[in-house]
This record gives sequence, C-alpha cells and structure tokens, in this order.
Amino acid sequence: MNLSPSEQSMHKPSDGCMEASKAEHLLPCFRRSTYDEPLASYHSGSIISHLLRKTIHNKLTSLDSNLLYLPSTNTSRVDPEANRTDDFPQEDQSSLSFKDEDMSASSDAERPLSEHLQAKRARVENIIRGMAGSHGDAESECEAVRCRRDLLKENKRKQRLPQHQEPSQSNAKTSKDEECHKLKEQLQSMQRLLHQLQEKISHVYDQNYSENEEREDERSEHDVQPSSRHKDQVKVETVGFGSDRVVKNLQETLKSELTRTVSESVDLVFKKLCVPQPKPCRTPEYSESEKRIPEDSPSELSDSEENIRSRSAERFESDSPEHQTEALSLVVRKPSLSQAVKRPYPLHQTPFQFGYSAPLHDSQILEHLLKYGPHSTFSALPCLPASLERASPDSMEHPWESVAMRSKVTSGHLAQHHRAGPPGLVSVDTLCLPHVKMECGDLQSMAERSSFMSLNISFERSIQIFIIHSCLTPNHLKKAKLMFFYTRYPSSNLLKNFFPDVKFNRCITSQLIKWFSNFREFYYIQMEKFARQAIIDGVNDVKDISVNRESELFRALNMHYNKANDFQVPDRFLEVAELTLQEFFGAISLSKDSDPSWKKAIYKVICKLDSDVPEDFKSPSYL
DNA sequence: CCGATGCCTG
DNA sequence: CAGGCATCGG
Repeated sequence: MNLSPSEQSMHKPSDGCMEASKAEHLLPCFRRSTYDEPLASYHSGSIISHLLRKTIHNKLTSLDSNLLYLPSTNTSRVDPEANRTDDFPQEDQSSLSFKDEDMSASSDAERPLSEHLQAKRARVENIIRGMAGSHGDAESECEAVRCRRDLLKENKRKQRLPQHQEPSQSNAKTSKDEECHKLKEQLQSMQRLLHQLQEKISHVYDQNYSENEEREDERSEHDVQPSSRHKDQVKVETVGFGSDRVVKNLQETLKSELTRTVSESVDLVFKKLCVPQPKPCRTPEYSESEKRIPEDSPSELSDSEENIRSRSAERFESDSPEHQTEALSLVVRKPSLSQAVKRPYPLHQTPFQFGYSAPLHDSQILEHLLKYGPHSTFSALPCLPASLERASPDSMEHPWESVAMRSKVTSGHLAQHHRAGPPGLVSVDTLCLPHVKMECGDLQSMAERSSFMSLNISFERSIQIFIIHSCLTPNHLKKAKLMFFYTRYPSSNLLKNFFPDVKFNRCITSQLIKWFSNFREFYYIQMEKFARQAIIDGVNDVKDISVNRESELFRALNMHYNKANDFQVPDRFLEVAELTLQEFFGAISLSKDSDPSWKKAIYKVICKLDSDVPEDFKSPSYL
C-alpha cells in the first residue's frame, strides 16, 4: 500500500521510526512494559474504545479540533483500500467528498455501471462520513463501536461486495474474509487517527511548553515572590535538573510509546480477529498494510505467525508469573494514580480527562523503573536516560535520600547541595523536588494537579513519583516474606531497621505492617486447616503433631513465603510452626473455637516466639 | 483522634 | 495482597 503524501508527512520517519528506535535504545524495558499486561488484559473491543475515549475526549481535541481533523485529504483517506476495492478512481481519493454535487458529478461517468456500484459508493461514503463526523464530535466517544457496527451492517447487508478482485461470492468464507478485512482496515484507519492525534499531542505539548516558558519568564520579571508559584508550574529548568536532553528523551519516549501502544493494541485485536481464520487475513494486502505502518511499531512488525504470537497474551503468560503479579500489584495498582481516575468528578470537569489511561501507562514506566532497578541505585536502571548513571556510594546507606545521578550538562551549580559523593554526582536532594517528602495521602491530590496525568509529564516529576513509588518493590515483598520466617509480629522500628532503603512514612509503614498482617493471616489459616485435618485424621494427642520440612503444612508455607525455594528456612520457624499447629489442635480439640475470639489466645502465644532477624537482612541490597 | 490490629472481601 | 471497615487502647 502506498502512502499518500499527507500520510507520509504525518509519518515522518523522524517522528516515528527514529523515535521508536531511540526509545528502544534508551528505554529497552518500555518495550515489554506497556505491552505485557495492560494490553494483553484488554479485550479487543475495550482497548480500542479505551484508546479512543482517551484520545477523543481529550482536552487537546477541543483545544484545536482542526489540528485533529485533517482536512479532506486525510479524512477521506481513512479507508483507501475500500476505495480501491470499490473501483474508485485512485487519483480521486483525496477529493472524495460528501457533497451531493460531487456525487452527481461523478455519477455521470458511472451511470452505465450497475446500480449496485452506486449503492456501494454511497455506503462507503456513509462509512467514511460516520468516521469523519465522529472525529470532531466530542460526544461520540465510541467511534470505533459505531464504525464497526456500520461495517458489520454493511457486511451483512451486502456480503457479495467483491474483495481482492475476486468475483463476488456470498459464501461464508468470503463473508468472514471480508469482515476480517474490513475490520482490519477500520482498525488501521483508527490507528492512523490515533497517530495523528499523537502528533497533535506533541504539538500541543510543545506549545504549552513554550507558553509555560514565556509565562515563567513573565513571572520572574513581575513576581515579587517567586515562591508563590504553583508547584506544578515549576518548569523543568528551574528544578535545576539541568538537562534538556533528558526531558526531551522522556518526552519522545512517551510519544513513541503512545504510538507503539496503539499499534500493538491494534495488532492484538487483529490477532484475536484473525486467528480463527488466519488464511483469509493473510492476503497479500494484509501483509502490505501491516508494513505500511512501520513507524508505529517496532521494526520487527510483520504479519508472521511468530510476531503475532509474540504479541499474544500467551507469551505474556509464559513469563514468570511471580514477576508479573507481584510487580503489577505493587506498582500499577498503587494508590493514588488509579484512585484518582475514579474520583467522582463530573466527566466534563475532570482535570485529568485526557489522562484517562495515562496513569496506567506512566505507572508502567515507573514499574519498570522499579522492576529493573533496585531502587537502591539508578545505575541499574536500563530505562533511564544515559545521563543518569551511577549512584553515589552513600546511596547504599539510604538510597532513597541520595539517589545520585550524573548530570552531563551542568552539575556544577548543583554541587553545592551535594553532600558526600564523587564530583559530578547529584543527589536527589538537590533536585528541589517539592513533593518528594510528602506522604501517600498527598499523592492523589498531586496526581490530580499534576501534569503527570497528561503527557505533559516532566522529568523531575517522574522522578518524584518514581521515588514515591519506589518505596516498596517486589523485592521488598520477597524480603518481607523471608523475614516472616523469623518474625511474625515485627514492630515498625524493626521494619525501619531492616528496610533502610525505604523512605518510611505513614503509608509505607502501614503497608509493610499490612503485609505482615497478611502473612499472618495466611499462616494462621493454614494452621487451622491442618489442625482440623489432624483431628479429622484421628490424631488424639498433641504430641503426635509435628512439623518438619517434609510436612505438607511446611510445604504450603514454604510455597507461600519462599516460592523460589532458594532460602534455607530456619529450624526455629519449624518449631514455631509446630507449636502453632499444636495450639490450634489443642484449642479445637477443646472446642474453644466456639468462642468467636478463640484465636486471640493463640496469637498471644505465638507473638512471643519471634526471633531475631539476621543482620544480613539489613542490607538494602539483600536479595 | 490516631495507630495498630483483625476480619472480610475482591 | 490491598482496601475497607470495625474495634481497641493510648
């Protein structure tokens, strides 16, 4: 398929491929990130409407609908393949119009043709009109649904519509073939639309960016108290972060990520649509049109089975389950960002309307920042721009307070704030991040105010959020589970001592405590279960109850707290487990379980059996 | 009132 | 595992 000039200009390699590859280079982890979970978890319908809702409802659209609405040259091209299959004059595609005059004008030439040709044309125009009309219509958030409905209706009504120059046949196969093809085209057109939108976003972003700069300049001239500025309007430069390049990188990464996300979602939809009957979809045209959008997708984009499969959820599932579940539950679902979305704002007032899905996306980025980088240092974060490098030595003590990074641009004027550490390294303390020290409760309001909810995310803010989110990672969870083998009832002080790399606050503390509460819950449930089982099994004497490493009970517990089984569980834990089981057994034997709070007595006993956690656990880099 | 805890639920 | 809720003690 050929690109029209307008499309080519829209899909400039420098805006697409280059950025994608650049992003790939800078942030390799992103590739997997957006793809893995969220897209795989959407089903085909929802992802598209989700994306469309996100984009069409976006404020940017209303800011300048003309930007989005590419004049006839573009809107009329939303379905060029349909034009071709319907034998529309190729050269007339860009002038395809919905005006009646045009209809009649062209129909002069086509009068000899059978009526159904005109009917076809009318239908195609109708479809196009429907799509075009909804582009600028803020009300119609379900463009995809509508188009699809139209198309399906179209197919039902007219299954004999010729495809691929084949004679019209109305057997079931061609019908499905057509539908698949139509949907493919439709999705591709939406993809183009979204790509356009993405261009607009970056355009508006750039506008805002320069506007903000101007505003900032004005303020610094007229404002007597610069401190009265809204925090969120602190522009990147004022943070002293320094690097335009860093900001640009992030910006570009986000742009390309949006594009790629769209592509992959479309791919996923395709896969779902086409898998039942792959052959019909695998027409030459299909391959062609797939290749037509390389800038949206990684370079390996093709219609090969391998690639399709590699995009599928199956592959995702084949990944380490622990890897996924834990990371996602910890970070993606994390507090405020998702909560903010469901705040009871009237839709039209929602300050982060556009960011409908942005939190998820951004959280994924952050998640991967966390996943791939021990929050102790940035050095191990492959996703971070190259300008962020090695952490300072003192970061091993309290990495959260001295996440160090090298500013390749100007670290000089920041060095004055920097404490210990090699020259050229800048502590995060020097970033003057206003929110870094705030607590989780504030995070939501921050998210609401923040440009983070849009693509206008600044780098320093992503760092803030990174830090906030990096408080507890999957590794921390793993560590906590292992610590449970020693202590069932850790005090907050103990936790603080053993998680030196965590910036403790109310929220983090209670989350950690909650973890242990959950651990205990599981522990006691198992105990009760096995105690009852022992009774059922006819065990009479408490002394007949023992727990060793071969016990089923131990295996269950070990599976829960030491899934990888790479940790030597201390013998003491076995003793405690045995005692606990015996307590439960005794209590149940004596029918104490009729008392609603019968377990509390047991808890009281067990909580005294905590032992010291080995010093090794104090290392932030434990695990 | 706040924090810790437990219970229930998704 | 996290959220929400109720309860309890300081």
